[in-house]
Amino acid sequence: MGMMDIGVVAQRSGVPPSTLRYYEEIGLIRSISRHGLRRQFDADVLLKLSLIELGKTAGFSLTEIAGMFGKDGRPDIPRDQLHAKADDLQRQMRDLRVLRDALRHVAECPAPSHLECPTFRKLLKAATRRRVTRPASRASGAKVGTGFA
Amino acid sequence: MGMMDIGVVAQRSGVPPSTLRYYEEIGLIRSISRHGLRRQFDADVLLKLSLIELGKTAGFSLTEIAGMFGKDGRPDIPRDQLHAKADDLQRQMRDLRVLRDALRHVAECPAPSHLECPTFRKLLKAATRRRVTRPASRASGAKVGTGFA
DNA sequence: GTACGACTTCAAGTCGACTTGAGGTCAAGC
DNA sequence: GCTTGACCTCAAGTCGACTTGAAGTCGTAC
Repeated sequence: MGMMDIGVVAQRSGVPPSTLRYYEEIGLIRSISRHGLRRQFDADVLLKLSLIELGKTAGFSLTEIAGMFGKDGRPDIPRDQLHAKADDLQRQMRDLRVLRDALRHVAECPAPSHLECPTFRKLLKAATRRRVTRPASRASGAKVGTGFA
Repeated sequence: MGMMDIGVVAQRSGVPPSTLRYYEEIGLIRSISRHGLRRQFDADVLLKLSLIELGKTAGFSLTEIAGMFGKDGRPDIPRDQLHAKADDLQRQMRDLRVLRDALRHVAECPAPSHLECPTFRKLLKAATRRRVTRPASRASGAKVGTGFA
């Protein structure tokens, strides 16, 4: 069925072949066979790639992403950790909301320096109390995992 | 008034001195004077730093952040670009929501491989149509800006 | 008045995530 | 049956964002 040449995958996903090779090298995705030398991918790789993109925009490292939807689509990490990550995302969404508001404020407020505008300061202050600071992954070399879905 | 030693800033903000020096080097923050050799910062730097943290979790590069709240707190970039960034954030929040739901689903759904679970696929498919792919900044060397607030 | 500890500079190193380049292979079209 | 172009491998390079290390400078406490 869905056997796609790497070039096709690249074109459809927008992810360059070099990156696809890199992702395969670190175990994030897997090519299913070869046609001559050319890697062939299952159509599912496209879904996997959007998952990866999603994870990246959320600020996760490739290593973390690999963990979340690890070998054969089942996560490497326990339920509660997954929920914890989901909670992280929730918090991050709140930060994003603050930043969005700050940006809109900056675009509209005529104050000379925004750090002096009380509205702006209040905006930030609200975001400032309750700083949690994400642990920042840890996990040195490449070779992220082995399998996938 | 609020003159703080770099060590105090580091301790209160959670940002290490080396990073503060780095930020100053690239023009993201500015020390106001010296006490002997030691940098002294205005208390406002703390607010600036939370702004930077916020921007970072939102996935902006330091260069972009410098642009948004540029020299002396006034943005370097025009209103409509700021609004465009705000719209980016809006989109990103949507992505985050999808990822959060995906994570929660993965944590609960008993399906053997999630890429085969129709619910999961539907979740992703929804996020997949309408891929916009952020331009990814561009701006090589260090030396981000000059002033700040 | 000297020891200490926290700062200083500057160059170099690290880490993640890729990209680039040289040199090679191969299937398809002519 | 040969050319072509898209792929291949592997090593090295790049970029952003810091961190680390060596060697030095200060103000404060004793």
